[in-house]
Amino acid sequence: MFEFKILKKSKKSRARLGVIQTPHGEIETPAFVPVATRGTIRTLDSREIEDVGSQVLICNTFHLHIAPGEKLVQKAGGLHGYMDWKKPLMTDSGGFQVYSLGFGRDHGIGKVLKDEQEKVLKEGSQPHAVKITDDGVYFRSPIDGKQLYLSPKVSIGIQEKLGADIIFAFDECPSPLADEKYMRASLEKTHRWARECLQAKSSKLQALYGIVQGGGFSHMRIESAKTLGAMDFDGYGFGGEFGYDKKTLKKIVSDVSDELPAHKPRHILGIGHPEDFLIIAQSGGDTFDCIAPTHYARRGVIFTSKGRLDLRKPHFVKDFKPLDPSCKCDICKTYTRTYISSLLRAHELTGMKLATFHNLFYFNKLAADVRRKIKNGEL
RNA sequence: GCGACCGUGGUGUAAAGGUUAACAUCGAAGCUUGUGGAGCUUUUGAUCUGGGUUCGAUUCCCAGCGGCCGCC
Repeated sequence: MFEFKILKKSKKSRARLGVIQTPHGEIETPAFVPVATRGTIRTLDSREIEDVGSQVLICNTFHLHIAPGEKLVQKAGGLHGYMDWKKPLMTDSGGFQVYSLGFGRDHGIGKVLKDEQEKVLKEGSQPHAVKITDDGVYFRSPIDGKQLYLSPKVSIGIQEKLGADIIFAFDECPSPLADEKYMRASLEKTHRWARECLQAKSSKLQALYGIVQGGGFSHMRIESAKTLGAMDFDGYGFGGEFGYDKKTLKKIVSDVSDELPAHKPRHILGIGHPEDFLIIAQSGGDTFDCIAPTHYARRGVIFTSKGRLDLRKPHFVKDFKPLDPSCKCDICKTYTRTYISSLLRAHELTGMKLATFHNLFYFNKLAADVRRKIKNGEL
C-alpha cells in the first residue's frame, strides 16, 4: 500500500522527482505539506484545502489527543472521515511539542535561530512545563492542567487510532541551545525511542518515518542518519534545528540525505519558507511542512512572486491590484488588496481566510514549479 | 427651563494638591519555519475652555462649553 517511486534523479543536484503512493492516493514529490494541527487548516474547509492544490496535510498527535481525543476521531472514521479529507495525511508524533512547550517556551525561541548563539543547555537540564524522562515525556494539559504522558508506545497508539497514511516516530526535538553533551544523550534517547516505535507499530496500512536529529552537530547528524537508516522505517523525517543560515540548512539536509537509504522518502520537518524550496529539493528532500503560509496569513502577511507583503500596512488600503498580479488563484482573480487589507485591519475572519487561501495556493504552486524544474533538468 | 452627574491619548478606563499622568485597545516599526498564540518586541499619542484659591491645580472653587440622566 505504501510505496515511493523515484521517477527521475537530477544530474545537477540531489533533487529527485517522485511519487509516494498511500492508501489515500498519491503524493507527487517534492511536495509542500500544509499544517493542519487540529485537523483543520484554520479558516479553510477540506474542499478549499483541495482547491488550493494541496496533496497531503500534516496533523498533530499531541493536539488531537487533547481535543477531541483519538477515540472520537477513530469513531468518526479516523482523521480522513473526521475532516472529510480523502487525500493522504501525515501525523506528527508530538515530539516537537516536547520542545515547543518546554525549552522553546522557556527561552522564547523557535527552532530557527537568527544569529549564532552560545549553546547553553547542559545535559540533565529540564524545561519548566514539560518533564522529559528516559521512557517518555510528561506534559500538562493546556485545558485543565491535567497531566498527560507521551512515549513511543503511547504516541504510536494514538497515531494508529488517528489513522493517517504516514506517521512519525516519537522523538525528542532538542533545543538549538543544547550543548554537545545534552545532544548526545538526547540523540541516544531518540534512537532508542525509534526502535520502540517500530516495535509498537501494529498497523500495516500506515507508513512510519523515523526522525533524524543531531542539531547543528554535523557528526551527530550523520551518525543519526546511519543509525536510523539501518532500521526498517518507511521513510525519514529530518527534525530539530537547521542552523541560522541557508548554507547550513543545505549542508545538513545534504549530509543526512547522503547517509539514508536512497529509495526511501525524506521529509523535512517544519521548514519551508519560499526561499527554502529549492534548497530542500536540491539537497534531497522530498516533502516538507511549514506553518508559514497559514500562520502568516492570519497576521496579514502574504507571499507573492515579488516577496512578502504585509497587507496591514496603510498603503495597501488604497491599492486596487490583486494580491499577486501574476497569481492564478481564485482570490487573485477576484479580490483587491484594498478589500483584503481592509478586512485584515479590521480583524475580519474573511480577510484571514482569503490570505490563507492565496498563500497556500502560492506555496503549492512553488512546489509544482520545483517538480517541473527537476523534470526539465533545470534543477 | 430647572436639577443631578460627568468631561484624562482616536476609543474605553485608572490615578493623584508636588519629580517623566498608568493600563487596555487603536495607530506606527520590526519579528514569526514538525501552529498552546488574531501572538511577541519597540514606539507615537491625553488631563474641554476661561478665571480663582495655592509656593504649586489636571485634581479644590466659580463660570462657560459639551455630554448624559431626571423633572416640568
